[in-house]
Amino acid sequence: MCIAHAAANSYLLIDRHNIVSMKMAKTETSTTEKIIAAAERRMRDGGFHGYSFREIAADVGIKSASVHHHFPTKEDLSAAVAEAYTDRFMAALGDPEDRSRSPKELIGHYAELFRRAIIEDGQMCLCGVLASEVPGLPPRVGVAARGFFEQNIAWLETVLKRKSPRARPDQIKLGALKIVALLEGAMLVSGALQSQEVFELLAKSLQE
Amino acid sequence: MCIAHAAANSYLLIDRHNIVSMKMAKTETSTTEKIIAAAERRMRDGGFHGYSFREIAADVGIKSASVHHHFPTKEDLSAAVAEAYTDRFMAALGDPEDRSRSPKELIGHYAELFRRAIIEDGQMCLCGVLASEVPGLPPRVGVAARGFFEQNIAWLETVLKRKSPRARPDQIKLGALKIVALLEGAMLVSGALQSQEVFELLAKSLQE
DNA sequence: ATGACTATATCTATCGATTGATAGGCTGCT
DNA sequence: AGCAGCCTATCAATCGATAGATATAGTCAT
Repeated sequence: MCIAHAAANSYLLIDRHNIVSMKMAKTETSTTEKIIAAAERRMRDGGFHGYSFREIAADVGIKSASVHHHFPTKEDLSAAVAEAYTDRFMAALGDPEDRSRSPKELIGHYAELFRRAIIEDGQMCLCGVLASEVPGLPPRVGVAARGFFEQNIAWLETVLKRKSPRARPDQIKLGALKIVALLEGAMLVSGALQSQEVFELLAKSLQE
Repeated sequence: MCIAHAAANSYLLIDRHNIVSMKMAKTETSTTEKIIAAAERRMRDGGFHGYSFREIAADVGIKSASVHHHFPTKEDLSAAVAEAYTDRFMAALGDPEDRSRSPKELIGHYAELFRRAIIEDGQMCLCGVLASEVPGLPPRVGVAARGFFEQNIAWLETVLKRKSPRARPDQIKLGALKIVALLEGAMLVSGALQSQEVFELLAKSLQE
């Protein structure tokens, strides 16, 4: 039984363990990481019900039974993927209180992260995909998707509070919601129309 | 072989045929309609990959082989559901040139239709769900989802042109995109947070 | 009006493929 | 010795789809 099962983020511990005690090269990726990366790619295309253990296994170059060794159930794997995605996203966002960057710059930075997801990866936001199928998701996957949005909104509220220190809390909250909703919606519409330009237009309109 | 296979909207012909020649009561629904209604409900919860012919059959009270009689493949059924959804939505929108209603009222009416979907049905917009999994969809289902957004945008552009007759075309287009994106995004975020209040806040913010 | 034919809609039964998941064995590092 | 990581082999369940039978009703020629 792999340690990755113990807790939500424990695969990170494994990776650290591998890097430190097994002297893996920095560029090398553990199997657990490869599984998560492959599952993220598949999930962002077809959602939770749109990928299988055997596809992931083939992507990574192992057998589906070995994927189960790292993540016993599909719920475990999918939740771990969503949490890893959220962690990576929040880390890329950085500190919302960072005084070396203006609130306006930070909002631009936020939009830029979404832009990268859809332009460079050519894929929707993972948690946007999951959000659209929440009623059909195993509980912990839905909770993980929800966590992405809660953290996003909290980050944006912090930035907007800096921008308008005297604004009412509900106005701050509404401002944060509008930014997330517009960007997620922009990805959705842009994906449906298969037009990256649509996203660019909408993202740019946020800069006023 | 059921007539429903011949063309995209031909199941409507069947229904008319039934109503006229078999003297069905106005409230009675044909099996084809029941199948579409059940599939829409399931699809709005779990997406294309999140429902099965057997589930639909059980919902309607027939066998899965009988569902195949009305819609040979899952692609056929799913595309028909998306088209029926779009037709119903556009019909509810009405004429964007209707002079008895101001552009502002029409935008409010547009938002209200989205509100009803998520508040009354408690479900996402069908084509929003499909849009999030476009890369994993059979071709004709993706095309049908795309059609929903194209028609929505065209309707909004007509309304916005009335509101600002001298605005540049790209500004009109951007305005239409912003409304769709914000509302679809609002549904997504509201679904993830399982908070209808989030949607209400965002929809109301559109009224300025 | 009756009988032959056709079309629709449902059924039972089943197909091959795929799904998530499990049991148990082998290997090699610690 | 013991565990991590991967394997083969397999399970029961479910998937979309097909074949073929049956019942019913409408069409049409006689």
